[in-house]
Amino acid sequence: MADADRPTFRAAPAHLDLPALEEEILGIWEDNGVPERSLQWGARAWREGKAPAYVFFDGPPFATGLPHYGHILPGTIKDIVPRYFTMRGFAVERRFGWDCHGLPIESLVQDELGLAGAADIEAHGVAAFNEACRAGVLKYVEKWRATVRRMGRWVDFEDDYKTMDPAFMESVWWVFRRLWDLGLVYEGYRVQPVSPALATPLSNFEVAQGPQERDPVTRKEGHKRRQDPSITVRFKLADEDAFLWAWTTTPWTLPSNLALAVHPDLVYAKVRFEDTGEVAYLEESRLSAYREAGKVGPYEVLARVPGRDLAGRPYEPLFPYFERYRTPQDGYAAAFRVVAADYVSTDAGTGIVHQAPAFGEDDFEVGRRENLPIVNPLSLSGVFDERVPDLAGMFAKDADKVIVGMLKEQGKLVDQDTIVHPYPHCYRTEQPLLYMALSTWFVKVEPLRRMLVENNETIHWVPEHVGRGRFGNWLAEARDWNVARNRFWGTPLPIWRCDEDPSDMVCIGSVAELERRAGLAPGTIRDLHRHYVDDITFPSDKTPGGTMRRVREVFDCWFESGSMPYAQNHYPFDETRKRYVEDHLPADFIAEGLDQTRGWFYTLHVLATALFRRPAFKNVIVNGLILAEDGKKMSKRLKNYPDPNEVIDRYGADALRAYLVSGPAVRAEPMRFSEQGVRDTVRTAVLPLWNAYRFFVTYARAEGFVPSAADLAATPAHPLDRWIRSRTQSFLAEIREAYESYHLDRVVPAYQRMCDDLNNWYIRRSRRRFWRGLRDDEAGQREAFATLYATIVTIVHAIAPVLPFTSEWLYLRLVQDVGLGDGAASVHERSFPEPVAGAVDAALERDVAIVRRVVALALAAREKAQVAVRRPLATLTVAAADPVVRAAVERFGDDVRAEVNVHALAVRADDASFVHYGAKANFKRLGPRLGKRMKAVAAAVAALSSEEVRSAVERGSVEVAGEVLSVDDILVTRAIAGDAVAQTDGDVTVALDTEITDELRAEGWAREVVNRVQNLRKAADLDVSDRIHLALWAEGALGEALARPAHERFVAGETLAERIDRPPEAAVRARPHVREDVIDGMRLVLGLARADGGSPS
RNA sequence: GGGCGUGUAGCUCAGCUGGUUAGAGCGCUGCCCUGAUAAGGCAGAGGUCGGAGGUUCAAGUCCUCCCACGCCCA
Repeated sequence: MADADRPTFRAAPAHLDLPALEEEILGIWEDNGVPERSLQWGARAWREGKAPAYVFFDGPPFATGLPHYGHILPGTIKDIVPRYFTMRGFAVERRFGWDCHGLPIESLVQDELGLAGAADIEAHGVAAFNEACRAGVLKYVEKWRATVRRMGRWVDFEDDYKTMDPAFMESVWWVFRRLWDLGLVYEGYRVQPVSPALATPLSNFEVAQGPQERDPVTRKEGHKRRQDPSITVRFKLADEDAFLWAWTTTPWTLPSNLALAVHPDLVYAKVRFEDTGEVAYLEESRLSAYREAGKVGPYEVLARVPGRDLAGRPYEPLFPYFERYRTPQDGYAAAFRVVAADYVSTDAGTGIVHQAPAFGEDDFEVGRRENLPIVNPLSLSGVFDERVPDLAGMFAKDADKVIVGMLKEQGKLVDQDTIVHPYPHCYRTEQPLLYMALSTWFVKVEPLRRMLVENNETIHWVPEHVGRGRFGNWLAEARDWNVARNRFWGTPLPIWRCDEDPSDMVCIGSVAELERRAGLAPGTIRDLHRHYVDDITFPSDKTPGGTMRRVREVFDCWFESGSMPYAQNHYPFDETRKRYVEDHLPADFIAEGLDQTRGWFYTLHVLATALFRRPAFKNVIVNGLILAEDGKKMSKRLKNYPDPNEVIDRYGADALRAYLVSGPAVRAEPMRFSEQGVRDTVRTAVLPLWNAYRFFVTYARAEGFVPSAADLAATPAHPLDRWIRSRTQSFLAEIREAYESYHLDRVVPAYQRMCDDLNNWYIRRSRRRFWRGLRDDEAGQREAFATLYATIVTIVHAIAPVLPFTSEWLYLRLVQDVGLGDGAASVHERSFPEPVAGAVDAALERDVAIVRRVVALALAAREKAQVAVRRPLATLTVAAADPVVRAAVERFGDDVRAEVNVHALAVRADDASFVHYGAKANFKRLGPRLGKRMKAVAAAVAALSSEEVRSAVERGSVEVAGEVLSVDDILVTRAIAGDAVAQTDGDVTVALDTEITDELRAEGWAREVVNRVQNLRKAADLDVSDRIHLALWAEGALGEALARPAHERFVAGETLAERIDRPPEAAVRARPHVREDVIDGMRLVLGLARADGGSPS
C-alpha cells in the first residue's frame, strides 16, 4: 500500500527524552516566532473582528524574588486555559504584569543602602531612594522570563504592564479620582503598629516578620516575649466615694486615658477592704484572683452590680492633661466615663479595662462607637509632646517608670508587678512596637457590601467553596479599605491639600489636570513618583493665599494591582483601548493562589464594583499552596524541595505541568510536592501517548502508509475502529467539559483513560491488522491505519493545552510532515477537535467495557489454575443472566478467545453449576421499611441457603423472618463452587476447561517457540519487518510437535521466517544468533539469521 | 480569638443526597503477557476512615466537642 509519491513519517526515536524534545521544540518556536504569532493573534484578532475576545487578567507578581512552585502552578493554569480557548477560536490577550511598588523592593533597597527607617530615607533623599528601587525592581526579570519560557507558558513579556509605568500610575489616579467623585474616599484614623526607632508605621507583613519565639508552656510559635510592667490603678468615681480598679501593661498610655470599659454581662463586686477601708469595684472572679494572689487583704462585699449598670458613670481623670474632654466638645461626646464593651475578658486584670482610643485596636473601636476623641500625644518616634508637659520629650517606654512613680506618689497605684508576654517587635530594630491611631485614607467599602455580594454570586469559583464561603463571608463583612501607606516607592496619592485650611482639598485625576493647575506646559510631568510630584504646588481655588501641597502618602500596592484592568490599558486616556476595557469587564478568567482571596481577588472585585457596578471576573481558579514533600512549607533555608529548574531539566516541563494540575492544588487544597510524582507523571501521562505514536510510525513506515484526506473522511466499518472512534468522541466530550468548567484536575485523568483504551485494547486487539504478510484485506489495513492515526492526532490536539511540547512535537511529525495541517505550523494554532456527529455508539462502548471485564475475569481464572496464557485451552464458559452481557460476549467472541487463548467460547445464562448463591439484605431498600427489624431480617437473609436463594430468584420473592421480600429486596452473591476453575463478579461468571490434550499441548509449544524466537529477534536488534532464516533443534516430543506442518507454518508466519531448517544441534548453534531454552523439560536450540544473508551490525 | 479548608492504604488522592465486604493510581511482592511500550494484565500484602461522644435499623458520610495542619483575618 506504499504511497510512494507522498512525504512520509520520520522514524521515531527508540526512547523518549522529554527534556531534549522540549529543547528542540523551544528552538523551533524561537526560529519560527510561533509564540509571538499566537500572542499577537490573541491581542489583535478581536480588534480586527476576526474572533471574539476571551479576556484574561494576569495578576502581577513581585519581581524581587525568583519564581518558585507557587508561581509555576498558577502560571501553568494561566497557560492551559488561554491555550484551550485560543484553540476554541477565541482571541486571548495574555499580557504579563509586574508589581513593582511596595515593601518588598523598598526593604531590599533599604538593606542595600543601609537605611534603617523613614528618617534615614528622607535624609538619603527620596529621589535617590526611589531611583534605586526603580533600578533594582526588575533585577530578576530575565530569570523569570527564562523559567516562564522553559515551562512552555506563552505570555507576552513585550507588551507587559508594570505598576511603576507613568501610564499605569495615571490610570490609578483616575481610579482614585472616580472614587473621590463618588464620595467613597475619606480621611480617618486607623490603629497601626509603629516602629518608634524607624519612626514608621509597619504593615502586617512586616509585623509578622518580626522576631519570633516559642512559648515555653504552650510550645506555640509567637512574637518574641518581653517583660512589661503590670499595674493596677485606681480611678475615683465622680459620683460616689468609691474607686474603679483597672489593670494595664502599658502605663505610657494612661495619660491618654479617656474611658474605662466593663463587660455588660459580667458581675462586678463593690467591696470594702478591711485593712484600708477603701471601697472599690472589680469583677467578682478577678477579685478572688487578686485575693488569692495576696494582692489584697480581706474584704466585705457591699453590692453586686452587672457591668451594664456601671456604664455611663463618670470618673475623675487620672491626669489633668486632657481634662477638658470631661465635657462634650469638638463634636465628641463626654469622656471619662464607664463604657460597656464585649471584648472585656476575665483572663487577667480586674475586669475593668483602661481605654486610650489612640493606642489599641479595641480601644479605638470602643472610642469610635462612644464618639470619644482620638488623643495621641506621641510622635511617630514614640516621644511625648508638649500636651503632656511632665513627660514632654520622653520616650513612651521610658515614661513607664516615671508614670508609675507619679501614680504611686498620688496614691493611685493599687498594685505593681511585672509580666512576661509575647509582644510584637520591629523586624529591623527588634524594639517593641507601639500601636497608635494614625491618620490615613480610606475607600468606603461598607456601603458597597450588598452589591459586592450580589456581584460575587455571578462568579464561577473553582473550587466553589472559596467563593461561597471564604470570599463571600469576607464581602458580607467587608470593612472600609485603608489604601494609603506612609512609604516612598509607590503611586502617590493624588490629593493636594491647602496649607491654610486642611479641609480644602482637591483630588487630581490625570497628569494633564495637574499640569494645568500647576501652570506647567503639557508634557512637563514625565513621571508620577514622589520625587517628581511632591514639590508641585499650586494656589488654592477656595482659600485666598493658600497653597495646595500633596499629602505624604502613597497607595498600598494592592490598590494598584486591583486597578490593573484599567491601568494596564491606560484607561480612560488611551482612546483605542477604552472600548475594550468597557466591553470586556468582567474578564472571562483569572487564576491565583488561595492567599489572594483577601488580596488581588478582593481588590479587583471592590474596584470593579465601585467603578462600574460589575464584578471583575467571571471564572476563577483558586490554587492551593505547594508544600514540600515533608508537608511543611517550602523553605529555602531548610532546602526541603528540589530547585524547579532542575526538575524541569530532569523530567521536562510537560511532566511538571501535568503533575501540578492533576493534584489537589488546583482545587485550592494544599499539595505536597514530590519529585517522584513528577517522574511518575512522565510514565503515566506522557509515555502512553508517545508509545502509541511510536507504534503507529513504526508500522506506517514499514507499510508505507500515509493518510489521505479521503482516508480520514471515511467512516470505518471494523468494530474496533468504530469503537475507538466512538470512544474518542466520548473522550472529547469529557475533556471539553473539564476545560470549560475550569476543573483542570479532570483533564489529565480523562486523557489517561483514553490513552489506556487506545493502547491496551484498540492497538493490542488491532495489532495484526497492521502487519505485513498477515493482511488479506488491504482496505481493512488502510482503515485501521487511518483510524489509529486520526485517534492519536485527536488526542494530541485535545491534550495540547496541558502538554504543549509533547503535543507540538507529535503534531510536527504526524501532521505537518505529511502536509495535513492546513498550513498551521503549530498545534497551538489549530482548532480544538469538534465533535463528529453520529460517531458515538454508546452500545458499542458498553459492549467493549463488558468484554474487557469478562477477559479480566478469565485471566484471573487462568492465574488461579496456574496455566500460562501462552498455553491454549479448549473452552471458556461465560455465564450471565443479563442478555446484554451475553450478546456483547458473543459479538466480540474472537477478541475474548484471542485474549484468553481458548479455542472455544460457550455462552449461557445459567451459572448454577459453577457457583453457590448467597444473599444479603438490600439495606437501602429495606432499611426505611423495616426500621428496627432490619437487623433480624438481614441476619435471616444472610442465612439463606444456596437453594433457597435460587428459588427466590426464580419465584421472584421469598419469605424470611416473617417478611415477604421481593428479589429486589435482596442482593444475590455468588461464590465459586468446589474446585471449579472459575471467577465471578456480580452476575458474570467465567469458567475454564483446564484439561490439556496432546493437541493443545503441542500448540502451546509452538507458541512458546514463537515467543523465544521473538525474544531472539529483539536481542539480535532486528527491525520488526526483517525476514529471517530460522533453524531449530528440539528434543523428543517437542521436536516432533514442531515438525508438524501446521505448527511450522504458524511459527514461520508469526516470526517472519522465510525458511525453517531443522539441522543437527551443532549446525543450529553455528547461526549468527543463537538461543537455548528448556520447554516442559525438553531442550530447544534456536538459530537465526536475517533473510538477506547479512547479520545486522 | 474568628472565618474557610484539610485529615481515608507506605505515598498522592476518590468516596454523590447516610445503605452490602471503604476504592483508584503509584510504590512493594509473586505470577503472567508482549511483533511498539521505560508499558500492560492478574493476584497479594497494606486501613482503629485524626480522636471522643451523639443521632439512626444503619455513620468515612449527619450533629457536638476536641486534636493536628494550611490559608486568611483579628
